[in-house]
Amino acid sequence: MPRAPQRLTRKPATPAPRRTRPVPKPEAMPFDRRQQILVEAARLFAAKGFEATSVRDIANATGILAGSLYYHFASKEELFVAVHAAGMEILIRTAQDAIRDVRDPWDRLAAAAAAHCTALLESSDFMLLVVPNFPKSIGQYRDELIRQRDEYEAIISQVVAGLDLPPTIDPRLFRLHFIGALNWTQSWFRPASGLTPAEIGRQLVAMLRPPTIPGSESPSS
Amino acid sequence: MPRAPQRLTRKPATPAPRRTRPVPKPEAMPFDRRQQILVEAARLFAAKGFEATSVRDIANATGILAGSLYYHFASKEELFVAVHAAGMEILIRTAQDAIRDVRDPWDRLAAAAAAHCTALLESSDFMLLVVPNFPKSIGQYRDELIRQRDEYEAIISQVVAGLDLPPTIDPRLFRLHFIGALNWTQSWFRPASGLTPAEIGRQLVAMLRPPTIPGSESPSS
DNA sequence: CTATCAAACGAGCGATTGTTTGGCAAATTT
DNA sequence: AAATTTGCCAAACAATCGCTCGTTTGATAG
Repeated sequence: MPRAPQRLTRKPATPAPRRTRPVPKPEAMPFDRRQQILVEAARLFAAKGFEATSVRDIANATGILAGSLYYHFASKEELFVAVHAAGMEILIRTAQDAIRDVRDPWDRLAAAAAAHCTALLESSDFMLLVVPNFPKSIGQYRDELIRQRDEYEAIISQVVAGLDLPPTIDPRLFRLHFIGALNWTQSWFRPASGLTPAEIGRQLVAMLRPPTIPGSESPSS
Repeated sequence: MPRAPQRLTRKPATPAPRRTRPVPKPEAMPFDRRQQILVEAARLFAAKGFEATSVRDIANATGILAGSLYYHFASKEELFVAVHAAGMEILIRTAQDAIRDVRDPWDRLAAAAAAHCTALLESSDFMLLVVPNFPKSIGQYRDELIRQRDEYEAIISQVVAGLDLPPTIDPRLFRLHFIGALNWTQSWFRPASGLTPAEIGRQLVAMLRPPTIPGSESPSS
């Protein structure tokens, strides 16, 4: 049951059946409403877009009323920024973990591509990349969003810089097209297609990687 | 004067007979209101997104009142579909023109890429590709939109099929990543960057094309 | 002159939008 | 036990949404 509006307030006058942990250990994430709102908002933003999703939709999916959202978030826009930040955090962490132990430049790129696709397609609700230049009404938070993206793209830039590209290829354009192809997967990927996200990412690198020349195999580290 | 709400109402000397009746003097292109609405709608959809653009915005930019839009278009959604169709038409025509006289398979791909980028970035208002899975509210028109896209992608499919790809590369994935990288350019391209759209497209093909082997230089078939 | 028609106006409909406010029970702190 | 904070409800708010509809204007055809 994906949608379970649990309204555990106001009602229990005296009865024993407690829905929550009787003693919510302060450490143990006492049924974090804020997180729950974030998840539902992400799902709806991804499914319908920012503008088409109303705060009542989000509240309803969470099991609370619209006005109650404003206890946790100052505005709908701030909620969007929070979802975006969570997504970028996943993306950055996944990518860094993936390339940490890989030495060969092209293998690093392949690892990064696989990680990018995996995060993008398996946590897709949080990956609001494809909201093109994001909702125009986002206004004041725009710079913050761009900063979050740049932080990730810097990682890819560094991996690309390690490649030994022919002089005819502009590394910047290489990175832009590389990330572009990966990001676009979100608009055509279907889980049932038999291809895993990681395979899709690695295949892209296979297209870009220069063919191994029979004469020279593994020249050096 | 970029935005000139020209309210020359009551004025249409030859009132653009969109539907029926008399012979529409084809000579003077009599200030087609429908076309004008289409252009303004495209600009606003591209700038702010479908949901964030109100019919009053569009009417205002055109120099008429909101209600008057409904003489030309049955609904806001139908207007969106019309803009999308116009964009796809541009894209299809541009691509077909570009590859018509090119024989070499990789050169054909380069020509298609250059054409795609040019159409995408220079008529960008009409290219509503990046509206992710388009507005969910589009509902009943969804199939029509998909059909319009598939018609274009079929052209690229045919060009890709002409390539002599290594057996490790799936042509379908090649096409998806290829189109993905091209479509994504819309989210980072800035006209002042010194790169032309055509160059950006050709550079992508340069990254994908296998390096010319010094020994064999003859273009077979 | 009269009838018809395209094209727009202008008012307003009901519904929905994001947000604010006041209050209240439960949980926590003092 | 008292005081305070937390988390939410319930109701409203002004603004805006897509859209409808009766009316009016100017042009053209018979």
